[in-house]
Amino acid sequence: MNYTISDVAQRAGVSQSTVSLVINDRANVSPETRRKVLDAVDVLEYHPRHSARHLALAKGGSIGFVLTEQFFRVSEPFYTKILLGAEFEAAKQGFYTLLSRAKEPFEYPKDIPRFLLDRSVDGLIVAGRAPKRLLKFIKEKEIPCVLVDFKLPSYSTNHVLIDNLSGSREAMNHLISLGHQRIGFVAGSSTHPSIQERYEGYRQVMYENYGDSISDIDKLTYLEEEEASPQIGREGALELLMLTDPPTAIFACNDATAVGCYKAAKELGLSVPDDLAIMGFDDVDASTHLEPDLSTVHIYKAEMGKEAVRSLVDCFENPDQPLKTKIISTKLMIRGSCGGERTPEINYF
Amino acid sequence: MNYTISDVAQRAGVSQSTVSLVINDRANVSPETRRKVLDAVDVLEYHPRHSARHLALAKGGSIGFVLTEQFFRVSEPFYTKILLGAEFEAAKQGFYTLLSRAKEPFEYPKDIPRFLLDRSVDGLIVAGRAPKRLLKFIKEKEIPCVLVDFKLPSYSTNHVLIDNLSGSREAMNHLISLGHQRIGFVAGSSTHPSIQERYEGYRQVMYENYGDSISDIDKLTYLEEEEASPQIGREGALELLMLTDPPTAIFACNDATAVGCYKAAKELGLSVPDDLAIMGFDDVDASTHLEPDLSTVHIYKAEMGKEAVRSLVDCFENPDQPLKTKIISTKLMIRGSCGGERTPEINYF
DNA sequence: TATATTTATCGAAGCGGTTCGATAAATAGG
DNA sequence: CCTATTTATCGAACCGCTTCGATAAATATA
Repeated sequence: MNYTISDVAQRAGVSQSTVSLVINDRANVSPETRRKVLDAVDVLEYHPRHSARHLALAKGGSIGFVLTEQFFRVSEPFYTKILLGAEFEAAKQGFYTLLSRAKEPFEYPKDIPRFLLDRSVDGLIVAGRAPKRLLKFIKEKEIPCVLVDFKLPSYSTNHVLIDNLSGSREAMNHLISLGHQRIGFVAGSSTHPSIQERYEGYRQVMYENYGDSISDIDKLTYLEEEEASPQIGREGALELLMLTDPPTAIFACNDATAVGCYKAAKELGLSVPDDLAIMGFDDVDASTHLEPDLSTVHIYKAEMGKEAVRSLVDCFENPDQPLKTKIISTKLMIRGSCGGERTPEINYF
Repeated sequence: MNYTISDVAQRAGVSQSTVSLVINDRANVSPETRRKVLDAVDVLEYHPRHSARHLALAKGGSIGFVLTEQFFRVSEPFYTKILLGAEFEAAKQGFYTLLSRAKEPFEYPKDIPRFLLDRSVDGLIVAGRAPKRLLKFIKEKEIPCVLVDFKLPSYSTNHVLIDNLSGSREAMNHLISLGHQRIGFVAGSSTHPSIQERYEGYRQVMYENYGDSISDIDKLTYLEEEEASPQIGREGALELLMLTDPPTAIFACNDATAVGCYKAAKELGLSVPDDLAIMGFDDVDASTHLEPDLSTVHIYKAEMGKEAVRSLVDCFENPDQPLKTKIISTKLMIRGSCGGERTPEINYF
């Protein structure tokens, strides 16, 4: 039932080494021998044991995926999509994906993912956020690593990032093309680089269009360090909408926050998009559930996961490669929560 | 940097075997020797290589998690929560979690998850649905397995299931306690056992309360084989609401379907919950984003994942154990989409 | 044709653990 | 005090695979 390489060798009438050569597709095996071996493999339904191979090769075809505990617990279809994209590409390239949580707060060395300690993974993907101490450990051990949707100013490694700035600018320009002048910005997770870039895009476009004429741009901004969420969105939107000169549009830092803006609008009896236009960011599934459905900036989440794996595999195959940062573009999705012609839905994985 | 057991042995001045005995916490090691070894382990930051152990033990502390491709692509916060729960418990028990997709349609033997072929996992969890041919393979190979939220009449194995019937009945009884008489049922995925049980609960309660007086119960039912989704929900709700004697409440087979019911209500100018009460099932995050927020039946998704792992580990430790089916109860969450006193939110992982 | 290369195959060592049986030392039994 | 047991430790085999160096056979070179 459970054959090994020597069973195959025996049945094919050759040595183990030869079988190994054949199944690894190495040179210098006669066609005839190759056929015999392949036949035996077929008949016995032989599959090399992963761990044996791992042990012999001192590396093993597995990739670790680390997500902070926070993102595990909280509603995070966002990072799970990245995970699924990564799994997809990893499988395609013959790698396993091992999942792990990074505790927060992170205690060193207790909370180091076990698969790093026992060398079960050849490299890892860290998504969304990462404890500094963990990153330091990874660097010390020289473990190939890709950070997805996260970076630290002083930490050089491989990255897969969102083109937040362009996405944000595009969304803002759209709002402006619709005639909005007073556009609010509501954000949580204000220390996250992605959020900061989205904010930067907001500011740029505001200044480019209104320069000094909107002197109180800060009044139109609600920035919270706390995790971006519907609660934050609601609070922020309420605050902005109660201004004497309230915004006619709100750009939320992400869809979760935008959900809260809907709630605020509802509470104040404002209709979306007539009284208030709302723009999100992320394009998570929930956005099409809203009424009206949310205009937002689509992020190719699965693609980011795939790119992360590709970067990693690149590192494996070519160890002294330069570090790489890949920036994945976004796509503006115009739906019902602000005016303009609807963007056709995209049906990406 | 990367020490092995013999490094530890050397430093502690003992043999490899002794080190092995110590780190595996076996009997007959003198306290003094144990201390010496443990010290060396500490100093060298030694961690046994996973693959070596795997190879020697012929089993390796990994659990496979299989999700059908469908659930990977489609918005499925539902099964991902189960996955995360499983990962959590697996990590706690010292197991790795390997992720894999089951292709649909499933081609045998091409689409067998690789980790089953190369014996990388000790057992697996299959969630939501599974190709029959894959299940057959699992049985043939006698691989410990737990099915989560899925079962087949003719297939005996371990299960972790939702108490759909009770959940459904409770939801229905709640609607009835609010005075609803004509309650519609809208469902997709009608062949899925969970959906069938929810439907069964619906019918039971309807009959118990109205017996013959509602002779056209089938007219109040919209059942679709296609994947339960907002689209299906919208279509179903529209159909029921256009009846000459339309329902005053709709029980949707899950939250995704309920989302579509909201859309239908909106299109017909009906207000929720005044003109139409809506009840969902699953309690995915989206349900609190809806306006008004959705009354639904909470499923302890992460807990299901955890239970699945516990079942599996049980199988490992005690191979000739009887098969087990665990039924996880649900909890009715009364929110804004139908009347009644709101249930306090639960904040489970 | 004799020698140098190349090609095909094999044996054995090694990857890093676990474990069985052997051995030596310590303890118990009579 | 001597033998029988128990306890602590070790050496070596083994898990299933890869790979290096050796060897034999086939081919090329002179």
